[in-house]
Amino acid sequence: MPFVNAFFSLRIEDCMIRFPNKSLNFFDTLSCGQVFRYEVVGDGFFVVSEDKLCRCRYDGDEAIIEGDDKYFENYFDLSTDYSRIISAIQSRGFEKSSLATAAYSGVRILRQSKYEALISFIISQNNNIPRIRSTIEKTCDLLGEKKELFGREYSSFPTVEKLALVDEKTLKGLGYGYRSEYVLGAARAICEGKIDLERLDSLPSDRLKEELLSVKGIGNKVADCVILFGFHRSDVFPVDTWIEKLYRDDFNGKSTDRKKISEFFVSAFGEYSGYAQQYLFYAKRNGLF
DNA sequence: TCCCAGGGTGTGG
DNA sequence: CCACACCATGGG
Repeated sequence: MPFVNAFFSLRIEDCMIRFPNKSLNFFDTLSCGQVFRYEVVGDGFFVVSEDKLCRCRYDGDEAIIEGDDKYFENYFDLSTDYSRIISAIQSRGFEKSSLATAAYSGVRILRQSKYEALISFIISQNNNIPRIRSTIEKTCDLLGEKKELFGREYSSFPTVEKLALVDEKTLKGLGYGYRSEYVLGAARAICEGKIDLERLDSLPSDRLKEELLSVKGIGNKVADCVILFGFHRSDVFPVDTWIEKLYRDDFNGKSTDRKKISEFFVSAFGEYSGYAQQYLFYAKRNGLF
């Protein structure tokens, strides 16, 4: 018997999730910069997270996700009502965030693996998205496990044990550049238990951030991204070059101090900061305004 | 060729 | 506390 969640019109049956497509835009959700392991194929999408793959497509007014339904129902955050979040952001009265949420109302914040998000966003520093994706994909192909689903071959994200055992030269060969020592150090810290990501989940965000900042190669922005995308907490506002431009161009901002810019937006959007950041980041990078 | 990319660390003032 | 050099690498 299919499971039916009446309020959200969520239906799960035989490894297939059906969901109203108006509240889930695959393209925007995947390409807005929060995640790197996905590919657009024809009119569908393949997404890989940890050791799992799903296939996404539309069927009329329904969004369809095929794969491990329990895993991907959580991954796509399907039990959260985003219309409430969008209303809250729009009620703050800033023109650009209202425009961004209206244009990209199908963006959802994925519930990603903490470890995978941490490694991925260390790689992201001072880097561009196509290169980040390519570097991560090469890492998975070299160190992950080969798998296949729906006739598509893919590689799982490497275990932390496997990653901690490689040397810097190997990572540099994959395009890490100077980030190789950061990623190795982080993987080894997790492996040795110096950083226990699941245990850190019990800490409030400010204490969690302190712990993340103790890892060499994780600064303010990367820590905020890990907290938002890995720990799924929205009381942070990551500031990168695009947000800095946005702050200056669209919010009459003067400061170039990224910590102050982040504080400005957190005081504006409060517990919805992370969501607001993602809509604004995507809109700015897309040239919406 | 130069600039930029979902920045961070280390050093000198 | 602040400013700034430096860090690899490839896409545009």
